[in-house]
Amino acid sequence: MPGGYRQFCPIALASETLTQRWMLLIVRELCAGATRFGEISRGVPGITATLLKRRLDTLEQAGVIERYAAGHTRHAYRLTRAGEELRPVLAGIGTWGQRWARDIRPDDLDPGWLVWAMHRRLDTAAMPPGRTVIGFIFSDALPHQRRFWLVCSHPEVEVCLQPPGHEEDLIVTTTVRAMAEVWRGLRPLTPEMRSERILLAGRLALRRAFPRWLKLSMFAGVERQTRP
Amino acid sequence: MPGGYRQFCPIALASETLTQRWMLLIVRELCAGATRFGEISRGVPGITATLLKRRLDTLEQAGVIERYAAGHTRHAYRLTRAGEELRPVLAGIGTWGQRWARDIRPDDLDPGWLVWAMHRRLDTAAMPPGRTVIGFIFSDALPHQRRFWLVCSHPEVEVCLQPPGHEEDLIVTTTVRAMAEVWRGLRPLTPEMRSERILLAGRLALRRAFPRWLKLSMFAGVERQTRP
DNA sequence: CAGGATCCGATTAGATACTG
DNA sequence: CAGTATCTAATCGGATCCTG
Repeated sequence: MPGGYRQFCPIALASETLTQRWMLLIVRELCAGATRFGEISRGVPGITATLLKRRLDTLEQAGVIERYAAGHTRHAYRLTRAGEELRPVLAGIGTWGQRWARDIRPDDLDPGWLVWAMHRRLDTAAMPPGRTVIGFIFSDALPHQRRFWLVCSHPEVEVCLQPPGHEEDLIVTTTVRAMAEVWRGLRPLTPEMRSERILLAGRLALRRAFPRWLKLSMFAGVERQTRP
Repeated sequence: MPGGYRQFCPIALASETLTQRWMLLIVRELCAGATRFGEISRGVPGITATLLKRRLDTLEQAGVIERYAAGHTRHAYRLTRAGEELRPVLAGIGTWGQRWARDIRPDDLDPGWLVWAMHRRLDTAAMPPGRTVIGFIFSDALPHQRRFWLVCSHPEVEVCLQPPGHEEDLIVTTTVRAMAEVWRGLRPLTPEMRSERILLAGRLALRRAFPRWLKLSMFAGVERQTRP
């Protein structure tokens, strides 16, 4: 009985595809706006290309996503109507996770993913006209994962693993955990800045504007519960 | 990376335990009111006792359920507050499954599970005082799965695989598929009865009352969609 | 960039038999 | 009834290398 449950219960039928490994994270990426294979892949680090392709095929067969041509020889993925209706399901799972899932472990603290998650929701409209470059320094990360840059235009935001060649307008020095906990909404940003656990360097106007650029996780407003 | 995703995203953290095989079906049973190991097991046919125990342990560790003493040397399971908050999540998944999941395949049509599902939601209050015995005959099932009996008191309902020793008050003759589709809300009951795809035998008053006893699936009211 | 083709290894599911 | 214990097989995930 590989995969299936042999039950006609709607929960069992939905589970057959949705609870396969990586599935929900892939759908999450599509909900977040990813369309290309590479984008999805970056949002789901850990999955191999082979497996990602298999999962995308399964999702397509299940009617959750569809492939479409994006330029000749290129293609992309988007949610179907059925897929769109997974948004509230994902929202429910995320809300539950925010409230009740286990605490963050050191292993979970991938700075690359954190930056990737932040870049997707940056409010470029609130930023100064022209280009703004934000540099991140994660003091607790491994050497090759210590520095990232967000090159923000309107409305594109690009993530760079190498110096982008433009001067930084703002440099954020912090730990992955501090930034992740703020992004999750587990701690408010302002006190972290005051205590310099998150340290900004750059022009005062930019430092003061930064909190408005940074849109936190969708679930940041959901209050975490503690198990008895 | 066995099991986990190494991501601090709430969806990923919740998925770590919730998307393990059988998990959602086990939680479904607990939501439906099962408390004892054997009850859960009957609602999730296919899972072995070994695996069910492992899953229950994992759920307990995750804070979703708790074990408690039920009589000496007996114990039982119940949802914690965190577990209770999975109800809306399950409801969302079931709703999605009702609308968009794949069609029922012959393999899914387990008559034993169908009867088990029906017995949980029978409205005994709407039934005549005293005991009512309903017999089911599934003409399309394998010989050893053709006949079932529901022995209904107030409010207990017992499922019997052997003749219970009391005369049947009502006998329902049908196919597993017809009954399952009605239970899922994919077809209304009355036309099935008129066309005798679901055939009742017994006193007229009971035959006419039967539709009121039978509470369908939680998702029967959700309209199924067809993929383009 | 977006995969395809293999290959290997570990986990895990499942069967079976047994127990307080 | 509510599990344990053990074993096996298979699946699945992941790595590696390759390609239009």
